[in-house]
Amino acid sequence: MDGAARSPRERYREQVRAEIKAYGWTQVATTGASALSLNAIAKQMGISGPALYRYFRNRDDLITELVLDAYRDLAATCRAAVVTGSPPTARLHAVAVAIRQWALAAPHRYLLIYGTPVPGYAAPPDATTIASSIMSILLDAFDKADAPISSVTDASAALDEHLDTHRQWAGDHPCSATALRRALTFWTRLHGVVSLEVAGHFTNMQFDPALLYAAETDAAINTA
Amino acid sequence: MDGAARSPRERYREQVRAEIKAYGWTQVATTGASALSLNAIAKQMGISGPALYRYFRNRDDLITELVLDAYRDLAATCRAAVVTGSPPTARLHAVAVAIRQWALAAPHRYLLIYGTPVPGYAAPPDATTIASSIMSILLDAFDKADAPISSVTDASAALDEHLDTHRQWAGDHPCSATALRRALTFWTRLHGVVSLEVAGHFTNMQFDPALLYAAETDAAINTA
DNA sequence: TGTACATCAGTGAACGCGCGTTCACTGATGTAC
DNA sequence: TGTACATCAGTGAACGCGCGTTCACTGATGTAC
Repeated sequence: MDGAARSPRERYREQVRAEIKAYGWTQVATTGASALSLNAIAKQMGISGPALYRYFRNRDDLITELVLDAYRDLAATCRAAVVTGSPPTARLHAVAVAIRQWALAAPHRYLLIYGTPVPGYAAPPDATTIASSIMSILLDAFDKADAPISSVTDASAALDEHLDTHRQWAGDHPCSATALRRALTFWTRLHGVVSLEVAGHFTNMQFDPALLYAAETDAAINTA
Repeated sequence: MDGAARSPRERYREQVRAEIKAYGWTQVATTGASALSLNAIAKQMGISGPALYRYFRNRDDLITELVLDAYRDLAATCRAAVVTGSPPTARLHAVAVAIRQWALAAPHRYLLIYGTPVPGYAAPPDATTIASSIMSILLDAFDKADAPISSVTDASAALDEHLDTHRQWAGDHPCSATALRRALTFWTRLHGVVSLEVAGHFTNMQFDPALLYAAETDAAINTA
């Protein structure tokens, strides 16, 4: 944000906070978020445990920061992937690729958001806001995209109708009911492939998840 | 299995083992699998901690049992859902409904299998076997099902070709490449909706996940 | 039916470890005159 | 430029807690003759 006019002390604070978070991430990766330990982080930094309380109110506070950072990073990645002015389908393809790459680059980061909720920990409201900013990109593209190839099933039509009257989650985005459904479907399908891949459920099957992902992306964009 | 010819001692052992597992499940539900504690289970049972080591070699052993039980239960649920002799699409619909109900009935149980892997814990090989027995049901149905409505995209065709030469995961199931793809897709799409729902990502959006699930089920069965 | 022995469930003490968090403190860094 | 004071990073001790696991043991239950 405002990089200027920060006192040395403030700059130092930010730096240490960042370092704590960095060690926090390696710990989420190795031991899982539910086993994240402030003392362990302190030890890795060559610092006493209580020192961390200068930078984070408590353990939950640190987790919240990590969660929000993950959300922000994903949103930024999606935003960066779309070339403004490019056709809707191209944008959707770009977002799809970006999401998978983001997930595979740091599986634990993806799982911190979309995996098993950390017991006893409630995600902050801000997270929802960021998540819906990602959805905005999808809604926008699908609203401008051509109609899908295949004919819709009865269940799809019923869902369209339902979403039309339950579109509060889409914010004030003006878009067709079909766009709501397609964006939602796009999201759940990509998540289906990615989360299974990231959790290692494909490792013993010999096929290439990238091809499955590509096929699902195409299907979500071009069909029903 | 063989209910007869068990000595009273053996029957008692099984009973206590079952009780330990039951308390284990409530703990997985409340504190998460990674925080499962033998001592806590013992305390709940009104028993000393070390006593549990008569029934399970160690903590990992207990987790393995829970994981396997979950897999076995899901497989049994899927098998029970299909009416033998009924048309393929009916069977697929039945399995889809059964899976979601199974997941919602005990979200933590679903997440123990398909959620974030427990750090430092490797799933036993038996799990893979059971998982592929579930896949068998899908492969069987899709191989006998009618061809999908819509025309396939390029990516789908490429995936078909790839799966045709990488079908080891399907075991010795004789089935078309398209059936491989459709079964796989069916699985990932349902998982996409269910895992997001179970992890609570739909709670702040006001729509009904059941309708989304139904639409996805239909799409996976009838289209591409 | 009774006795001698083997099996096995469960106990309590102990080991070494790590956790989150509080507290009163030292000492360095910045600020105001 | 120098001095007096305020701010704040970091420390070490302490609290109370829980963990997995081992060990030598007691006492009840089953088995063999």
